[in-house]
Amino acid sequence: MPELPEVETIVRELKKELPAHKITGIKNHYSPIIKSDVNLLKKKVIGHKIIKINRHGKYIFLLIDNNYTVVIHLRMTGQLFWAAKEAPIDKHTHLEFFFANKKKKLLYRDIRKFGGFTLLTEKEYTEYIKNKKIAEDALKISLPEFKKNLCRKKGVIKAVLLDQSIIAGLGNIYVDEVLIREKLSPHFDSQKLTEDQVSSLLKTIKQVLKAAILKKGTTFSDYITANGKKGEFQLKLKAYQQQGKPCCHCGTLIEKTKVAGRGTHFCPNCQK
DNA sequence: CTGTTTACCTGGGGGC
DNA sequence: TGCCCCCAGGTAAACA
Repeated sequence: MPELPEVETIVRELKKELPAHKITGIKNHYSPIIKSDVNLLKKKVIGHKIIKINRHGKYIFLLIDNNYTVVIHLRMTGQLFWAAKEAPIDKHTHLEFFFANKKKKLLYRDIRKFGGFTLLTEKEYTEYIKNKKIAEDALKISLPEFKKNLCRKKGVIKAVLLDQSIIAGLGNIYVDEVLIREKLSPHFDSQKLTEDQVSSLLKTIKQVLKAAILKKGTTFSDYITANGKKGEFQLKLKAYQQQGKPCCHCGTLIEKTKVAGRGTHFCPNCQK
């Protein structure tokens, strides 16, 4: 499940070689992946270069040299990676991008087809994040802003941290990893956090995300980097998918339950 | 307006 | 071997 560290890893790798080459062609094999008019997107992208690549939360923005932007969201099983130009594709590969003077093509593969590409004008791009009510990115958000956003929403902390309008970039894996490190129960009432707890929570969020980026993300099932490699943060997980294993802090067995409709992994002793 | 549920999809695993 | 059902979880839309 691509969350902030996985998307950041892909963006960092794309930045290395994507902007240098003009896009010469796009093949689409499953149109619903493109949320905008397919022909318009092709028209605005083919023959142009990507001049900048941005990430906000789990969204990727490709800024084109004609002031248009392509926004990409990988959702659950989306993959964006390089392959040899002549390599055969499988039934889950929905888009192929070809480039001038490049022996590789960029593929979009997505088993569950939840992800998507959207073409935005310059004006739509500046409004996009605001319209979707997406908060500041988890790596950039300040403590005062995080506090302010937390005040807006009541509920169990697990659900609040998954809400992209409170903090952008966390998903199910990293919320569980943050909560076990903070020794906070996923059921904890977010309105009852003290000032010190909120401050510590934000510090841990940033620290866990940065540590995961250094390991190129967590590969549990589908995620791969743009260079086709698996992440390595799954070796550092303390809670997610660790049910039945001893808590690294107290030895109590990690349990799995459901909170806010999500599979939730926690230490019943540390996170009361 | 708020919180909850469902839809979007496919593959994998358990039960029988 | 195969069929059925449930589960995985990010987001939008429908719902209560």
